[in-house]
Amino acid sequence: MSEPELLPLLDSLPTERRDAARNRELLLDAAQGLVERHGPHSVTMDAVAAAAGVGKGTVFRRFESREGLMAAVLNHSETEWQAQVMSGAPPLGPGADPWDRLLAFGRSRLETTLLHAEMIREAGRAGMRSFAAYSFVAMHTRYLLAELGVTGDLPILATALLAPLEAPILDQQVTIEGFPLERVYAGWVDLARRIVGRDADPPESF
Amino acid sequence: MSEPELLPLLDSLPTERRDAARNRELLLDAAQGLVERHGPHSVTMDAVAAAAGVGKGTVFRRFESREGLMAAVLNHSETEWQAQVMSGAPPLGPGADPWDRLLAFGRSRLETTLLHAEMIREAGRAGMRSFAAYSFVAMHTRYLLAELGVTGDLPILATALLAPLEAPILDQQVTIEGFPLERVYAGWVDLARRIVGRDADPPESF
DNA sequence: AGCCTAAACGGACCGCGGTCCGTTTCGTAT
DNA sequence: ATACGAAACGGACCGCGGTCCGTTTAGGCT
Repeated sequence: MSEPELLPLLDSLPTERRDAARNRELLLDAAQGLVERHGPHSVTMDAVAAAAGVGKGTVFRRFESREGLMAAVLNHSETEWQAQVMSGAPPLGPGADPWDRLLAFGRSRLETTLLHAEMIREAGRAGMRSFAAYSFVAMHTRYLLAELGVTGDLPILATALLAPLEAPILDQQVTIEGFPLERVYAGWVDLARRIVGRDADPPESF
Repeated sequence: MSEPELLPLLDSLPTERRDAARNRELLLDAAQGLVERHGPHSVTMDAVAAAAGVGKGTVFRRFESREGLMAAVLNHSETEWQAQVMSGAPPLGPGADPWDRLLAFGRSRLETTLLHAEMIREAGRAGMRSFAAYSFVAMHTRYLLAELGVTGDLPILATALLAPLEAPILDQQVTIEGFPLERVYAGWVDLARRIVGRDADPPESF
């Protein structure tokens, strides 16, 4: 008999060999561990290979480059964060009204980005989060803007609203210019207000 | 006699030795030449040292790091651009009304950044232009916003307006997402409009 | 169980960024 | 002109990211 797949294609087709999958896990754990214990800059490819007990070549085959590895580690926390947005408690999650969700979203994004700033920077180009990750925040922002009745070129407008929350700009403001976090956030809220077109804070319903 | 300075402190005090100054010139020219002839990625520290006919150590003493060297090369064009803004022809230079100047400013910034995108990226952290360079655009933007009667936290607002024109964000939009340049620019104008508070295009005076 | 091939493995090897330190040069004071 | 200290020089050296290729292994087929 030749039934090549008993379970109807559940996993991605060019199925990953068992040892490969195992090593991917080992490497990711090793990398994460190094980050937590000694900071991102301590994550050298040799170190993570040694910590995982595999050869250096394997690290590169799995993750392309050091930046790729960093991005993969980031992806972990990013995924958890996405879950909070899509199905967590309001106001970040669904349920609150769009404006409150937008504010919570900005706040959370600000803090998360700052928290991972170092790793994002070390992930270099891929560190603006893998394209998929960026797509998610962009999409969610477009959705909230649409919900708030904003008209215009939403993809571009969403990018403009997100830009000040990206790591390099935040870095500039907080680390280099020394602006306090609350001021940066307040500024972002003001920006959102201007983009959405709310005139000052709403008088809180009735 | 001990008059240590005949000309009353004209130059920066810890005066640069003649050979040092000469080598700085040689190195900058060499680097610029390499960039023009073979692109930024061809600029290796050994190559630029060899091209300038000096030792590798000298390159590092003058420019700290590869990123520093890149930033120095960038600084050249940046300075010329600043001159255009401060004393060039309108609408970029002084003379036009603030709104037109702001539009010209954004347009010019967009094009310049895109032109040097590769080098900016390779200049890494220092590539958001040396702090001095960033200060200039930030200051000019604040000035124009103030001139346009915008109130609020101008430093933060200026950053927000400039952020979508920074290299990483532009890169994302143009190179990765493939948005045409004109669309990105139009989006930026719309952003400016919302921040400044103009309702649609002004009816062109009377 | 034994075979066979595609895939994964691992570590020697290379180039480049960055450091270090013994040597040379500049500029001044005599 | 000479001497001398500070500053600049240059290139050997090191660690790390990334590649290459000969060897090993997973896992389907008979």
